[in-house]
Amino acid sequence: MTDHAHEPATPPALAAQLKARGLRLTTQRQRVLAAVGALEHGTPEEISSWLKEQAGPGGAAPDTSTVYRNLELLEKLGLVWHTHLGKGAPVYHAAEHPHLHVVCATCGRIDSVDPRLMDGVAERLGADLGFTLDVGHVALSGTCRDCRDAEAPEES
Amino acid sequence: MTDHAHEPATPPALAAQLKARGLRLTTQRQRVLAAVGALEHGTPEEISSWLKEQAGPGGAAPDTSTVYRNLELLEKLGLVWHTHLGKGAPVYHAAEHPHLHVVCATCGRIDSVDPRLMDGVAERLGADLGFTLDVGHVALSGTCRDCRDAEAPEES
DNA sequence: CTCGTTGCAAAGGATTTGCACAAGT
DNA sequence: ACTTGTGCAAATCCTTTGCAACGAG
Repeated sequence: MTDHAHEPATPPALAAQLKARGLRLTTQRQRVLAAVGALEHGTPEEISSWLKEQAGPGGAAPDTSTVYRNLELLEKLGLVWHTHLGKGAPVYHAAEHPHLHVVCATCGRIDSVDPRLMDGVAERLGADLGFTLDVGHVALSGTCRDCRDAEAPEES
Repeated sequence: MTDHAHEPATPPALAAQLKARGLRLTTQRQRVLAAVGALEHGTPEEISSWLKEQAGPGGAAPDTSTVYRNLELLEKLGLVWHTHLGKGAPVYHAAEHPHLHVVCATCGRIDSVDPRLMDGVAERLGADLGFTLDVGHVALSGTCRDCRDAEAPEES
């Protein structure tokens, strides 16, 4: 039960997708995918440093460029998705937990919402435009209750 | 009726917002705002080069850094909004024509949709989370009909 | 006049790319 | 063995900043 004590279990989906395309299952790919899952909403940079922490002083972590390359690959494989939440960097999240991102443009707070909220919209877009909505990519921005209260003190 | 033949008419909103904050109405600000409106979906870089074209060989166009600074300002004033449509740079659009962006992740095509499509969702978020949805900021991504057909030839 | 603004140029940060070597199948 | 993937470093791309000169109110 301990082939490689520290390696994350490889999701069947990863191995399958890679094999299907004649690509290779590398330690780095497994780690990047694991990092995306662990961080929930991580930027490439955060993912990269998280991996370095995990590796520890002596351990080896994937190079930053490898992280970028694999993030792009994993997205192509449909295993992760990215969204732009603010100005800076995009955040990646695992595709296995479909959820809608609701981001406060003021404080940056992120809430996850049941994707079903968009079911009606998705149907409508499909019917009207033949457009297939990708709920995992959607980020809804606006102002959260706290920031709204703070910004509009004139209101009552 | 021809104060300055080539200058865009200054939207009352711009002058008003600026005055209210003790800021100044400059030619550059008017031009940047006009460019955002004219380009519909322009990146800062595109806006900048469009302005240079408009200015012609001899004319003066705002510096790139000025474009960035004013884009940020105009957004703060609520006159323009930006959205991230793909990887690279964000696109800006005028706030006067509220519309939802529907972007094909594959071909990059952008469609604009009536924001009312999201009314139900907005209400729901307001009621459940006290979240005020900013429809102008929303970008819905997915796959358009053409790309869908092209990518899934096995279907049917 | 007095400050907000601009232009220029240089600084910065985030991503990407070329290549020789290492690794998966 | 054959080919894909990785690390490293240099190259790019996008944006931001410092500062002296300029211009709107």
